[in-house]
Amino acid sequence: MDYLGGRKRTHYCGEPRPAQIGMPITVAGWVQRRRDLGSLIFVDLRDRSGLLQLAFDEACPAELLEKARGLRSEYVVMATGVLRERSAKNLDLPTGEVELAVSELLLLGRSETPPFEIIENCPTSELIRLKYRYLDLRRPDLQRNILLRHRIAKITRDYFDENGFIEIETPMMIKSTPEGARDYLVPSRVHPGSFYALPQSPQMYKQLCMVAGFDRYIQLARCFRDEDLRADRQPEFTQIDLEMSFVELEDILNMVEGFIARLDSELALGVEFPIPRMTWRDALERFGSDKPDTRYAMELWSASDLLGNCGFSVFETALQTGCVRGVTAKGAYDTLTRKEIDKLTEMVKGIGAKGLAWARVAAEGTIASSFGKFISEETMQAICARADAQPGDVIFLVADAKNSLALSVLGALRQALARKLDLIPKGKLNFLWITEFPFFDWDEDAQQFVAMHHPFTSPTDESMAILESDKANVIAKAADLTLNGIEMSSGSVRVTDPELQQRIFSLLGLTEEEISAKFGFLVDAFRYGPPPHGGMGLGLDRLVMQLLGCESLRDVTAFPKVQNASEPMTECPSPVDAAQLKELGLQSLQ
RNA sequence: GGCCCGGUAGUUCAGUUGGUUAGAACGCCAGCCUGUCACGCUGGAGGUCGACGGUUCGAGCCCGUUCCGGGUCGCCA
Repeated sequence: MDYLGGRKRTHYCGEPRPAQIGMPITVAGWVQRRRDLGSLIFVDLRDRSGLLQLAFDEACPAELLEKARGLRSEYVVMATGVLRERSAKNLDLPTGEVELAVSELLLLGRSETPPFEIIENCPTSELIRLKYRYLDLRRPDLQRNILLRHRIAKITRDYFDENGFIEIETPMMIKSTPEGARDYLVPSRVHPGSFYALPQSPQMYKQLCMVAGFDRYIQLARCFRDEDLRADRQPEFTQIDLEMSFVELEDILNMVEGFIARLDSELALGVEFPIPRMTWRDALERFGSDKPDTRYAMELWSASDLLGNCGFSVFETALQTGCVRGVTAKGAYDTLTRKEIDKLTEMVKGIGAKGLAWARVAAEGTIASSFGKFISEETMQAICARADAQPGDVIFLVADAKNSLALSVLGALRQALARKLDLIPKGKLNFLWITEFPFFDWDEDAQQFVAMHHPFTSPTDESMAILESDKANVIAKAADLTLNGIEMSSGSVRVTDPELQQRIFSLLGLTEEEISAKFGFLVDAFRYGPPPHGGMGLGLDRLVMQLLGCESLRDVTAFPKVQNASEPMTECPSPVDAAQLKELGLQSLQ
């Protein structure tokens, strides 16, 4: 093994071009591949910038040639020599017109044969790659993703700094407030039996920063939620967290939209501005989702008004309190065979639908359906007219006594159809603001109204009068930003009036004790001159994932967790020593 | 916690109706090779078929349990 001995790298591997031919150059990196032709050896050297071919030939001393022959994949070397033009060029490589005629080679690190090749689009299973994440991260795709993530973080800090925001670090060890997601808990040694929680978001601290007069706050905040994982959900994630004083919802949306515009111009994303807006109610009725993917149309329609006395009891029963709605799969006749429709039926039943009514319109116009025999010919024609069903189309209807269930089922069906029919255009970035969120959400299990956003969200000025009398129609000063059908951001104007806050707490059924135990410090703080304020949190990981077109957060997170919330590389979480537990007063866990 | 899919060489996979010594490609090791760039040629090593149990004369294959991974529902104010 050699030592640097004062030698310095002069270039990254991906940099040399014909302009530098004749220059002495020193590069350092990992051996991508060795091609040994006998008395002529080529080595592709890789660093984060790309590849450079090192050449060893008859001009080299025998020892140098032997040293090059001993190189293996992923050995770490530093090579010095003169850059020269290649006699055989490789135009697939940015550095393919030049090569380094090596005169000195330092072996700086050996490597065992890696468990998988360090190449783009590596076919190796994710579990093995995650066990050797430090090798996985050497691959060009992940290097690119992590680099873009850095750029986005940099742009974020620049943009908000230029707009007067101050980056403030809020604590990672905080009070547990079992609202919403499950907390990760950290036992206290000094206070046996007491626990810190890791923050699900810095929500209350950033509001206290407003009370403190910092006026505009930003943080790339690490957040933790002890809930089950998904492709777009990790137990720890990063949020672009911001809060502003003396603003209304519109100001917050504009600030965030300006941020998206900045990303768009710096990264050439091709986003359309202004970002379209849609009310929550429209989103649900037209797309069956509060985060609709608007990259394709296929809007839902209602057949409720056509089926009042249709004679089919399934529809009529549903209509007593609910609805019958549908979606049309244009030109899907050949794709959606009976077998495929059966699969879709299973899918919708899995998410709570009672069933799935369908009709297939053949090329010659004849209709085969699951419900035609129960209704009149005219009614069927009316449905087809409503559905805009042409020959070659397939329509689906969902009837349910609960409006919201019929809508969410159709929303899921719409997505499944779009994937199956390949309707989702690649490379498109459809941002969408969802506005006019309801303030309350009806909790079936608890049989009571709960805060849809969080209990510090302000109702709109117009809603104040109906706060107690008409909860279902109270609108919040809240909005979400969605991107391609994924929730990207959520924000609101907060309640700062103690009287209003008390009203909301009591509407949510929170007792005096609960309030003071959970957020007494915030309520206290609001007694001392809280400025009107509001803010948002944007999921940085999800944003990077969508901008790169990745399928999973694991592709944009340096060291992610797998589905059971463990990390294959370090094998955490792991048991701890009895002595550690004892110190924490947790012997009973052994 | 529910449902669906998967686990065979270092890696990606094949493996017929349950039947001799479980195969291929890439990678790895050795030798040869002066313009390669997925170098080429020759030879070689490499297997707890995720684990345990059962059925059987015989299990990679069938049955049960379990572990691990992926997706999803619940859950995620």
